[in-house]
Amino acid sequence: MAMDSNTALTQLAADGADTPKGTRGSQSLADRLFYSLRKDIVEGRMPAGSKISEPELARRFDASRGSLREALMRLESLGLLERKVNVGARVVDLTERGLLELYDVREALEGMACRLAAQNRSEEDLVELRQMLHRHEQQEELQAGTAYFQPEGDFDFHFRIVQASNNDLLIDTLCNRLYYRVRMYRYQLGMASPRAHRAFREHSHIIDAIEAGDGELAEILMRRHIRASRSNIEKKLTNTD
Amino acid sequence: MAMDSNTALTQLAADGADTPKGTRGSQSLADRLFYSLRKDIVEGRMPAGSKISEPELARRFDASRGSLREALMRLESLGLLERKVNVGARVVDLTERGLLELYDVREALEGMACRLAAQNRSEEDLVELRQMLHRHEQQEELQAGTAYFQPEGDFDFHFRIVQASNNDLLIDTLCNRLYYRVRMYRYQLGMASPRAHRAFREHSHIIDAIEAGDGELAEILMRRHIRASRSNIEKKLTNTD
DNA sequence: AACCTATAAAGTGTCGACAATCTAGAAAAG
DNA sequence: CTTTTCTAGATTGTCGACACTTTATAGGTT
Repeated sequence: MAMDSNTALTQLAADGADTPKGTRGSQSLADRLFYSLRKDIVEGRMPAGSKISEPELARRFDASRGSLREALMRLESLGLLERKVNVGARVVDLTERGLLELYDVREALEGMACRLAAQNRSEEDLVELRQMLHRHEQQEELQAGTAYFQPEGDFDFHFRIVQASNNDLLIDTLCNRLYYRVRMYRYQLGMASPRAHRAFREHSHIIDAIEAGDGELAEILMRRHIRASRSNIEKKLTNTD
Repeated sequence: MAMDSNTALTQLAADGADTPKGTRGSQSLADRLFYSLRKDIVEGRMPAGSKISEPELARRFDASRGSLREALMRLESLGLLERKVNVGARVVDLTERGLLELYDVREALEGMACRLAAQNRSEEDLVELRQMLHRHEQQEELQAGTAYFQPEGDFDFHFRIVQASNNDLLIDTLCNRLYYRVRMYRYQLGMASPRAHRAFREHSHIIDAIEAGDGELAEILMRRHIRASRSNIEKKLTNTD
């Protein structure tokens, strides 16, 4: 038997299971299954590497196998599931290599996002970024000394930057694809980066560069920021290994 | 009625419809539908922006609606289709903006691919790249003067470089996602880049940098290469506009 | 005891049918 | 004649059932 039977999966859209806001009524059952399962995978309630039985899951969510399969396939193309023909689906397993690969791709894409954001210099994006940074600053002061960003803070930052790039393809690739994998690693390997103050200053400088319209600098800073985070993880991994 | 009834779509896996080699037997009907439809969309036999009727398509391919829907959903997450709940699917339409966005994302990702390829410096990758470049050189001499790369040549190059990056996530993102959109634009807006000799020299220099293990230079050259192609297109578009 | 074979169970792939929803066109009101 | 409402047709979403493949189990053979 592949999965622990008493891991309590999310009720179907009982809580807001990461479902897009304001579209609650107009989504199919397969959609809701997709959102719930995505959350369960990201947050580790479906263990990485575990096999998935379609009939069992369908029963558990009280849905037909067809609708469930639709959700599973969307999860597959999200890169959260792997399916083999006539064999079935399993949750992807988290590997050191996969995590590092993720960092390299993010470095490239988020660097570009910064460059584009700086070229646009949208006023509303800038105020939002500033407000967010201010909130994070207060939080940091609150948790002084020992403090580090809770991962979600760092996440907000990267998310907002990408939005400001105004490139729909870039936004989709990062926010609707890669970030779920990022969060999966964070949740399950539980790596709260201990580089709090530095990260905050880096974020601040990046926003400065964007505000100044200096795309090249913004890109360089973001890439350095991500690469620093990567080295940090890499060190930790080779130690534990 | 949305689609011209006598546009001859590909027979199901009659020709090798872009199906992965060596796996002909072990693929589901939905897989074959997916490959065929992907080819039809990329090559414009299903016009960009046209609506898709599930029953009609299912009849045409002699498959059940369920299997077809599975293929459609995979096409959606490839970004080749857009689906609205209770309304249906339509082929994405090609916009100037979308094309330019594609270039920016490619610049970021393929630049990184070059950097990684240079860091690896795999011997086999290098001989393959050299051989390919040699083939292209001969073709170019053949078609002298008027000559330009047929798009496929340029495509081979970028494809191979990405493979040499040895980053599975990067490879998947580019080769299994973005490149189909690239080819869709090329087929349908029919833009054979007229910058032949220059492109060839640029390719050559990029490979040199990779061979020298100079990741930073390789990245810069690739990004410049792609940005040049982008400006070229941009100029053409604003003229015709 | 180890290994191969055959049978049974479970799981996936595919299909056709029904229910809910949207769309287009006709009928009615202004 | 224009606009609104309602009805009929078509399309999508969902489901349960069947066929085929894979996997696990039991039995026999060397």
